[in-house]
Amino acid sequence: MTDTRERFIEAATRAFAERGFYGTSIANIAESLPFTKQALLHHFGSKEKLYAEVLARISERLMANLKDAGESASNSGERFEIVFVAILKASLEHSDDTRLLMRELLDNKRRAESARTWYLTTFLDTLTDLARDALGDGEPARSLALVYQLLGAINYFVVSRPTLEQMLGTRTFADLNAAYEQELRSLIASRLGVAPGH
Amino acid sequence: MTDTRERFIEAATRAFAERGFYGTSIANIAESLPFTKQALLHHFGSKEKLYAEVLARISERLMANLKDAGESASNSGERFEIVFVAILKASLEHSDDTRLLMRELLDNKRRAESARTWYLTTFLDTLTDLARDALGDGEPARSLALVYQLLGAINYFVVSRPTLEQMLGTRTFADLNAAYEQELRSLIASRLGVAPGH
DNA sequence: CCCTGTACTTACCAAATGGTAAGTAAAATA
DNA sequence: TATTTTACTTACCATTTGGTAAGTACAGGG
Repeated sequence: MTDTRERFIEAATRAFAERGFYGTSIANIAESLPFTKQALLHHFGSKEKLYAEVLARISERLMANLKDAGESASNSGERFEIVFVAILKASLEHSDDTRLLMRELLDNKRRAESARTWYLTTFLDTLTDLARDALGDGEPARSLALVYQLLGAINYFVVSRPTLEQMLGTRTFADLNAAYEQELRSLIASRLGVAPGH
Repeated sequence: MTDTRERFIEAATRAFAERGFYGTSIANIAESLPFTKQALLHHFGSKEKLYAEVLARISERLMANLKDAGESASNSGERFEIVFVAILKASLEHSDDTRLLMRELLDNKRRAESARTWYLTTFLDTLTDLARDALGDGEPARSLALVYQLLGAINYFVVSRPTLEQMLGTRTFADLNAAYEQELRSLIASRLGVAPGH
């Protein structure tokens, strides 16, 4: 049944996000399901191949999410803000994906094959184009820098949330969560020199 | 000789930053020096204790760096900008520290003892105070959100640099590097509603 | 009803891991 | 000079790791 594969991929995504590639054993993944690790190996061949499949699913979700956003905007600045708020929401919703991609970014230096970054390239190019339009600035390095700053503002926050919760306490943490989206809008809008969305 | 200890800590910092806690074996660390892993165990007792010591050194450097910055500023907005540019420079210079802290952030959910976050708390409090003054806004959640966005903009960039270099090519990557500090200044200054520093 | 493939399982296994035990040689201390 | 301590080393070791081999049970097709 192909459903078992799916369940393995889901469990693996959670495990790799939580403990990283080396911190996760395939036996560990299998134990969270009613299967042995050999069932896993039967379906995926090796730990690396399972990981690759997990990564492929994540990049699919990432691109699917990007494609939908920004349709309704009436101008480039508005579209820019809408897209990044959409990225924030998606990153929060799929926080496992966000954590895993952050780990991948850290490990990438070592296992840096270009194969792994193609989807990121597309993603970044799309955003950089939006930034160029919104900034009205032809300089690609500046657009890219802005994009990266906002991606950082989003992903770093999402990844830090468990730590922040324990550090700040439930109340302050809730306030921060509530404020973050609007504060991101303010940051974007002021950088573009326009008024932030609602 | 206490110098051996120091060399172990340095080598461990590099290794943990590069491959993470689980991706690094103590034998691996020792091999990069003319010692056996038992020499390492002799000095530190266990892998965990070595890691704790590495982390302690990093937080020392972090706080030392923060203390110096922002002295010369003539107003709260200027000070805010100066401090974050200083953090950018320090994070770039000590990129191993940055990478390792990012990993720690990701792992922290699991090995979350409050002991590990005390230094981050002090660090964040200091910055949030600066943000409150610079924003002229009493709302602590908004100040904290801004601080976190900027820390994200900085750390995510630093951590991504190896990937970005391979993704963008040497030329574009160089342009991005050159633009990043000024772009960070622009982001901060526009958010505060003032002109960016030089 | 046989045959082939699929979805698993139990048995193994070699390598690597963190760590202990028991030394040795030299330096510090008495 | 005798003794203790420090800074290591070589020998081990139990556990965990990713992975292979060789099955078993069953479903579908000829």
